[in-house]
Amino acid sequence: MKLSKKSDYALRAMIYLSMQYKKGAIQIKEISAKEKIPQKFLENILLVLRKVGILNSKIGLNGGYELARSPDLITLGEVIRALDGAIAPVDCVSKISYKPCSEEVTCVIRGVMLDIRNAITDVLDRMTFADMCSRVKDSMEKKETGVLTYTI
Amino acid sequence: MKLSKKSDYALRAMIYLSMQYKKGAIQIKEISAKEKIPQKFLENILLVLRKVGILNSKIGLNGGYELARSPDLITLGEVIRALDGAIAPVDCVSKISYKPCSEEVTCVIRGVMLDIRNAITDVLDRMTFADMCSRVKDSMEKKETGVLTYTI
DNA sequence: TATAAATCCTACAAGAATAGTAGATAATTA
DNA sequence: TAATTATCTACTATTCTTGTAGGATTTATA
Repeated sequence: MKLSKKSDYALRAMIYLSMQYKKGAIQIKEISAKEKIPQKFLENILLVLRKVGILNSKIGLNGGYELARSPDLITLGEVIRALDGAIAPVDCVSKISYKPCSEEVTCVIRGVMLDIRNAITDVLDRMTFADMCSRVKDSMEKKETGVLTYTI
Repeated sequence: MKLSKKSDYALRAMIYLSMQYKKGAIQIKEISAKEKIPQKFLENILLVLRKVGILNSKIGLNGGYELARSPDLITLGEVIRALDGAIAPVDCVSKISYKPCSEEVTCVIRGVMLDIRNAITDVLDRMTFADMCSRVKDSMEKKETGVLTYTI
């Protein structure tokens, strides 16, 4: 039940890009430095996100990445699925990599796993990067009043 | 976010043993055959469950395993933690293998992961093997009326 | 048009985790 | 005593994770 490093990095990069939405292309190098993510690894991650249509890219000098849609139209679930595949704990309750188990109809474990899948996707498929930005801004405000420090 | 084969097998074996609670020791060989779990692999799994106090064992002729407590006092969460470790998607929101991340207090990803952890443990730490037995029996009844077949 | 800067793409590699196997030992019962 | 059953440690094969390497391609700008 673990979030992969890949997805973790992807979420951080996505939040970073969401915070800069509509401010032009941001380069891998910048994200990598600011978020302390190995640059070459991040390259692969952003490439995937572009291929599934979450990011747009611009090649060449002053190129970089930007969100393909508004942050409120991209959910954490979409990003995690793009990188790690299914969110469901077992394939027989997965939407995107569904495989029937031997006795699916009556398997009592399946029932529980379905509950868990729904609980997880309830969070991940509702939460957008716009929401994440709000949270970051909340943290930043608290920082100004001396309460907290901000981190993605 | 995957349930390991180990935990899957463990749950099946535990349900099997719960269905036979108070009927004496059940042998690995029987569980392995009925639930189609590699015997040697199951051996290791049941050994772990005994060491954490979920099962009792009896060595020798007519030996075997049985629940150490009533099925309504054992949760799925306890079993999964025994075999796979933490249920939390990241260590900084885990109870049993907690490790702080760099900027824990304000990390906005941590907030989401905490929600997910709570959603998962809400299901797994409430659901007991007595509940699972009820579900199995429900399935069996439906089978008798021709509606369903029963499987763990 | 040359050059530098950026993404694109494929392949590779080390290490860890997963899934399962092997075989000898110890305890118990009949 | 013989058969049976769990105990224990270690090993292995495969897959997944977490990266790294290096060249190809595209673009802006001087």
